[in-house]
Order: sequence, then structure tokens, then C-alpha cells
Amino acid sequence: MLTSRFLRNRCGAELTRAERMALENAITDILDIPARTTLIRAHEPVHVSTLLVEGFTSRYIDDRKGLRQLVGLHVPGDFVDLHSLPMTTLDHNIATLTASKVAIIPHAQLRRLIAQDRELGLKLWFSTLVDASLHRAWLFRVGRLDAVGRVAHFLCEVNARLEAVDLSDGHSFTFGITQADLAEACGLTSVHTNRVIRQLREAGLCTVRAPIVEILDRPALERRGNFDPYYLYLEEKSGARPLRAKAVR
Amino acid sequence: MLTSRFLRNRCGAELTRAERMALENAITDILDIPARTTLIRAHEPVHVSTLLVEGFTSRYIDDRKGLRQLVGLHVPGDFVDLHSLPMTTLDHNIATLTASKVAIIPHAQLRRLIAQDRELGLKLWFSTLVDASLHRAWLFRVGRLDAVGRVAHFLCEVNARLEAVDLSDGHSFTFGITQADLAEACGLTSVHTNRVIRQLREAGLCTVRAPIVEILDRPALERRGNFDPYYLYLEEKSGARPLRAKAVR
DNA sequence: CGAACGTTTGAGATGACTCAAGCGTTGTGG
DNA sequence: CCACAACGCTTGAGTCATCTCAAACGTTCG
Repeated sequence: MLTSRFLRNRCGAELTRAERMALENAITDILDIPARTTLIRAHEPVHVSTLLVEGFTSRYIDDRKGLRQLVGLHVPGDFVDLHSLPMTTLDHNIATLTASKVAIIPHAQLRRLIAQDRELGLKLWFSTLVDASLHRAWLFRVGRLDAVGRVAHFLCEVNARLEAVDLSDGHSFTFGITQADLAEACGLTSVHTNRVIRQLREAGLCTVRAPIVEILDRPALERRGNFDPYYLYLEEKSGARPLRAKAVR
Repeated sequence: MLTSRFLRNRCGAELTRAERMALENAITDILDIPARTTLIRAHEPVHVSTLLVEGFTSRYIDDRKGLRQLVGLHVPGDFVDLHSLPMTTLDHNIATLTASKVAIIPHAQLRRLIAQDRELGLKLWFSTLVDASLHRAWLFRVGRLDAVGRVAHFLCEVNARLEAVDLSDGHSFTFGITQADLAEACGLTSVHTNRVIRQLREAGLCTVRAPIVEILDRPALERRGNFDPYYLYLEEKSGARPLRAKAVR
């Protein structure tokens, strides 16, 4: 099923069978998109939402001189532009990084689904908020970590997200982006990113080669990147997530 | 009215009189909170949402060594934790920067409002997505701008947001945060932030002194910070916002 | 085979950091 | 009402991480 990875393993927001069918039936188009293709341009009105089925896409913001900052990455199962539903136009661009397959769901369909099923509406809302949570983790990464830490944190995140949708076994995964992409995501230059990758390899933490990333020492890599997966809102493998304390106030 | 600044001047999402009244009536508490007080701790379950009425609050993430990255700032009129409604726990902490007044609305009330009024639900969703949009702009700032640019961009943002809620005349505003706060928001050290502020002053762009920020040359400051206010989703002063092109696909 | 693209490496420049000290307010208790 | 502690701001000097510029190398693909 095209939607089978959407909200997979997301804590408390997993879709019911009925919800998944409803979403599946709302799909009006399935498209194959080549790598490096812009899907959505900032400021232009949007009337459909795009569910990523295969491949990787990025959100990015350009400065006046053409320097680009990646502000988000999407993996299969993510809605890349669900937020266009309440917002109607976006503040950033969305483009494929690798060749991708996407499913199209018109906003009109989504509005109908939400009207019929309030729970599904809340889950869609939830999924856009996970994107916001990712943004915050990216801010932490870029604002507070050194270059090695940033790349380590980023790779830990991608590994965890792909693991949640069965595209990583936790130790290696296919990730066909360039070092320049990695650099744009981490706020580094591609030259320095290259050196960072070498350092990670020489430290025995991970290897990044062509389209394969191998995590050699996951605990050490997570430590180096100050990585805590809480922000991904994934289901804990061992039952309920530990709720640390009682309510505030 | 306590809610009068919520979504004020937000493009296409301004509340109707009825919606505002409904929200106002859902408030169960009004609290005065001193500066530097934690409102919400990451990972703890939340059952109410908090609307900021006066003062400034921040969202932040700590690393293992206690280094802090601000990942968000809230000004009067912002819901600081509306996203706790679909998410139930947060991935980050929220604390006051200055003495603040907040209004409390229980999640149960919000759920009731959304069930009664789908449009209001979409507007609440919208307001959480503006936060996400701010995160993206912060990522761009921290990932792609130099120190002077980051501070310039940040001050432009605060000025524009305060202007939208009538707390800035566009040229100066009260903003009682420390240089250390500014540094944590921009991914800099406080020492360097101090030097940056001097540079901005000497270049005649703005002054930051005690609780007052003065914008001396707004166009130049916005240029220096690569600032484009689109991402704030504010109402254009002169009628409709220019929609650059037709729909995608 | 050659062009295009991505990766790798080197050398030098520089922006931001660290450490350290001094200064100016503000608030508080003797 | 003064003294002093606490806090935030300011400045200097030296260091280091990352950037810039430049060139070489290896694949892939037409």
C-alpha cells in the first residue's frame, strides 16, 4: 500500500485500518519524479499534498546569493507538504534529492477526510508537528554541535527514521545523497564535510560511501552527535514510552 | 481581551469575533510568571495550553553538557504550546525570558472548540505551522548566515512580529532579553554577540541597549540579515499579498 | 574516449571561540 | 546610607575550527 509507511511506528498516532484505507482512497495520482526536481516552489499556491512513497526529498531555503540551506529531509512515508493544507502557500522550496515516487492527494479530499473523521484530522496535525520537532532538533544540531557532531547527529536521525519504516536494519541503509547535500543540511561546506566523514570513518563510527551508509558503532555515534531520538516521537520497542513525571502545574 | 493578539494580522487566519469569544471563554486561568521560570519540561505530559499575553518566552534544548540552544521565541499573542494538544508531550523545554502573563486553556476545552468549529480548528493548526515556519527561518539563519547576519536577521524578525501585534512601531521596541539569550538564539557565544552588537551600532543599523532595541536603518538591517518576512505569514499592509504564479501541477 | 560530476587532499586565511580581566548597574543587608 | 555581591556588559589577546581557493583523482555515462 502506498500509505503503509505513513505514521508507521509513531507513538500514539498510528493509523487504524479504516483511516489508512480512507487515505489510500483519496490518492488521485502516483508520479515518478527524477532526482533534483523541484516539487514545490515557495510562495506559489498549492492545492494538493504529496506523500513520499520512495526516495528522498528536501526542503530548502536560498539566500540572495544562491547559497542553500536544507531545512528538512523526507523519507518514504512522510507527507512532504501536508502543511500546505492550512497554509495554502509555503515559505520554502521542496525538491527531490534522489529519484522518487510520490502519491498525490488533493486538499479537497483531505478536507473531506478531516470533516468525516476528527481523529484522523488530529493525526494529520500531529504529523506536521513532528516535522516541527525535527526542525528544532536540526536547530540544536546546527547551532550547538561542532562539525563532526552535526554529521553524526544527522546520520543517527536518518538511521532512526529509516528504521521506523523498515528501510534500515539499524546498521546500514541506502541513502543516495551527495556530500554537498549533507553539507547543506548541516550548515557546513562540502569540503569540510568530506573531512568530517573521514574522521568518522577513522574513529570507527560509521562509513558514508556512494549510496550506502554503514553505522559501525551506533552507541558511540549517538554519543558523539548528542543524539536522543525522543524528538522523533517513535513508538518504543519495549512497550510504552517512559513518562518521566506527572503533569505540569 | 487576553486573546486579542492571537493570530492578529496573520494572513488569512485572523479570527472572527465569534471564534475569539469562544477562545476567550475557554480560558480557565491567568497567571503571572517571573522571568527565567520553566513553564514546561520536555517529556512530561501536558494537559493544558498556554497563551502568552505579556512578556517573552523561549523554547530551548540542552545538550548533555548543559549548553543551551534556543529553538524558538514567543511574543505576546503566541500560543507557546498549542502543539502539546496533538502531541501530549514535548521534545523541548519552555521557559519565560522576562516576567510574563499567560492565559491557560485546558486541552479538553480546545478539543471541544475544534469539534464545534472546524474553521477554528484549521486556524489553530495554522498557528502551529507558523511556528514550524519560524523554525525553518531560524535554521537558515544559523546554518547560512555569519554572526552579524544572524543577529540582524533575528532582530528583524522580532521587530516584524512585534509590529504585527502593535508592540513595535517599526523603529524601536522593548525587548528585555540579555545578550546571552541573544547568543543562545543565534548559535553564538555571548562574548561574540557583544562584538556583533557593537558592529551593528557602528554601522548605523541598530542599537541594542538594556531593554530597548532601536532599528536605525531598517532596509539596511534587513539586507544585512538576508531577511524576507514572507515566512511570518503576515497580512500585507497594501491589500492582498502578491501571488507569484499559478498552482503547481 | 572525453565530459560531467562527485570526492579527496593541500595550504593558507579568517571568523568565531576561549580565557581572563575590568567595568557598570542594581539590589540587598548591615 | 553605604558596602558589597551578583549580574550583565565590554574589551583584549591568543587559539582553533572551519572556510576558501585550488588542483587532482575516480566514476559513470553518453
